[in-house]
Amino acid sequence: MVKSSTKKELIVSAARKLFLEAGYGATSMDSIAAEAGVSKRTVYSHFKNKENLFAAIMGDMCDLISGTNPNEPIPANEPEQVLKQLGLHIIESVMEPEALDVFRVVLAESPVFPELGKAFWKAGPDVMKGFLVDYLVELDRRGILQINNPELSAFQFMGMIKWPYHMRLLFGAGKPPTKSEIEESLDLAVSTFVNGLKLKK
Amino acid sequence: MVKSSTKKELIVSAARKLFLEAGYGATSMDSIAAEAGVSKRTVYSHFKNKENLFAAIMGDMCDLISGTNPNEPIPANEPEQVLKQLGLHIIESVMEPEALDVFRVVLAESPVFPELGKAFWKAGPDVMKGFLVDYLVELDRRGILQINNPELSAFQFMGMIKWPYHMRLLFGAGKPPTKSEIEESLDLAVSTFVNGLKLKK
DNA sequence: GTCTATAAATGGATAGAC
DNA sequence: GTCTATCCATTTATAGAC
Repeated sequence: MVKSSTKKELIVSAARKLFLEAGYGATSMDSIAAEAGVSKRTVYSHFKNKENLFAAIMGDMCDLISGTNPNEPIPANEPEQVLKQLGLHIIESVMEPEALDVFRVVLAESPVFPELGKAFWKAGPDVMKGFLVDYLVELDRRGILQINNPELSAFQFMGMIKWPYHMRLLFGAGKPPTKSEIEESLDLAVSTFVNGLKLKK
Repeated sequence: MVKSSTKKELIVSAARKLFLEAGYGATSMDSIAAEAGVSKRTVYSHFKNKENLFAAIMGDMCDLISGTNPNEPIPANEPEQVLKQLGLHIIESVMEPEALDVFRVVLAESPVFPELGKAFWKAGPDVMKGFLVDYLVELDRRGILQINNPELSAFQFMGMIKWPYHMRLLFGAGKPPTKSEIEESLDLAVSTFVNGLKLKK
């Protein structure tokens, strides 16, 4: 039996939109109720208070982000191809407008909601790191790269790939990169990384 | 003639502390006046409103960050040494507790204060990028590295160096790295970067 | 410039009816 | 669960005296 939308869903949807747009402090329970088209009392019948509502919403967003990470085994192609493909996923997923909002809002509130900051890290970068670590260890085992510290190399690869455009977008200091700019960035990062870690003689 | 502290200085100092600790929304003009030990009316006699006060304070913080960037000519040592030294400066400066607060607060408010976000980028990462670009171009000219896109390589180097520990600290997902962890990270990043971009045959 | 006092509006949260 | 109406604390900003 299909219901159009429960009140709770309306509230969650409205709260998500407003929290992501304006952050925790600048979003009022009044505005959430208005956006959802319900009374404020109804909001409080579903969520104990503003903090709980925020934590619930943003916790869900972290899980959602986590779900976008790769979960298939890595194909046995050329390392450059695999890394470029992973890199493309990394940069595209963090540049999603909604992902930018989540990043900004979670970071802003992480001193007040420390569990949220940790949840974001664990669901996002940490998952991708684990995935990369497995692959780098395999490349080391196959004698293709020399990976002495897989975790560190994984993080450095991620930083090299995502930091430049991600940060510029977050601070409003540049336009989104074009496809060919992303392409160029990925090619350079992957070749630098692979050549830099190639097994020496 | 040395004055202890003007009221304006007291206000600025109090506002800076509170804004950096709690962000824009969670800091009230009342609390700023109280922290400064002046009346609220005095705050408003020096700053038109809360937005102006915030923009002034945070704009100053951006300039302050800019002032910590290197401005001396780069010594003609081994590239690895120079890059490691620059990398050490990068990572140490972004991990300063006050720099972490500035980063978080500016980013949080950059949708509302877009000029602030751009100012931060221009005073911080952009300055360091320019410095790195000059050096990478020189290394290319000297036939040491092959740098086809200096700006891109500079940003990727910065991302590789700073992203891992910077992000974990911001999200509260890890302890500050020890000296030896920083050392290891810098060594790996620099060697990956230099080997990866060495002039081929 | 600086203070005390207060205006005017908004915030989170609840009472009580249905 | 849901609504209308409201309480009470807090917020930004200003009035007016000194």
